[in-house]
Amino acid sequence: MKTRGLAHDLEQAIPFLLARAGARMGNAFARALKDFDLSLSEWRVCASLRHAPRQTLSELAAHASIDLSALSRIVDRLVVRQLAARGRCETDGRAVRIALTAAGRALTTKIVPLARHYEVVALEGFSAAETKRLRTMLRRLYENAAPLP
Amino acid sequence: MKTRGLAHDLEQAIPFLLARAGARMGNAFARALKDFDLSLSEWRVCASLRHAPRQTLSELAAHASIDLSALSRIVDRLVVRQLAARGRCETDGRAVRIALTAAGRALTTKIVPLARHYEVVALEGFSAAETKRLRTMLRRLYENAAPLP
DNA sequence: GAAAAATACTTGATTTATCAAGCAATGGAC
DNA sequence: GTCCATTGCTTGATAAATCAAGTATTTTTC
Repeated sequence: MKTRGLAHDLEQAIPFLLARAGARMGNAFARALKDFDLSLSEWRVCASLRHAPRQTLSELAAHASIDLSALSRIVDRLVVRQLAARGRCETDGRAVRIALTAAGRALTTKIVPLARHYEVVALEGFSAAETKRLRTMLRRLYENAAPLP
Repeated sequence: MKTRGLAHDLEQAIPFLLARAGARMGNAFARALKDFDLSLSEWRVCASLRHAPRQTLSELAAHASIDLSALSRIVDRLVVRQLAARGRCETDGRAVRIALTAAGRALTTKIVPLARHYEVVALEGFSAAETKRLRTMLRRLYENAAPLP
């Protein structure tokens, strides 16, 4: 007799295991980012902008998976620190284009190896094939959960 | 020539993909929990207590992966709502044992199918073997990231 | 081309999480 | 047994995420 439906062990549930692993990895890296006075979200914004410069706020929100209103304030802070700059969009007066300054780009480039290190440590014991499978699965989960809201 | 070290695409990074999928799944379920006036953390506490009754706060914090101080306040609220109760530990005067009330247990049991549903939807297209591999990988990531702090 | 709807972003307000300090009870050293 | 360090939890203060409304520009509709 299967009693799994009754049990529902939290610690077997994928959403929980996902959140738990994500939180631990995120928190660990966030602590390391404190040396650069950056939050995890700020880092993500920088990383995304470094890879695709001059995004609008909406694009950035989608790419970095950050809420628009939160992002607006994150950019505020990056601008104050002169790591990023706001510029009006040429074709759409409502939109704002965000870009890294030279300082922002330099800082981001400096942190990349650290980010990579944290990823490598977390993936210790994973083969390249496994990592690839994991990446694919995480994308599928993300897609599957899209229509839920 | 491999330029991956230079690129560092955020959207390829495991920590990001993990956080992104986790956030979407978590937020979706959190919205559903609003009908029961429960937060995601509160739900996790209930689910953990249902599976392993009468845990101390520390045990609960470890099992549900919630910070102690946050957990203390979460329990406050569950107690006010009479879903859980605090009781002194028999053997250790410092510790507190938390347990679900009958109402808490009933509410938790009522929500379990919903939690399962959200998990099933997210895992659409996953074979049982894949799900199992994913679970294992998420545990490994969690373990690997432990020494990082 | 004017009115209405939609989009892009910002800002204020509330909730939530995080960090640091504090108190109470226990266990160990002597 | 008495001190001291440790453990278990709570609480106050700060930072961050979230939700709701507001403004400005653009697009759509008629």
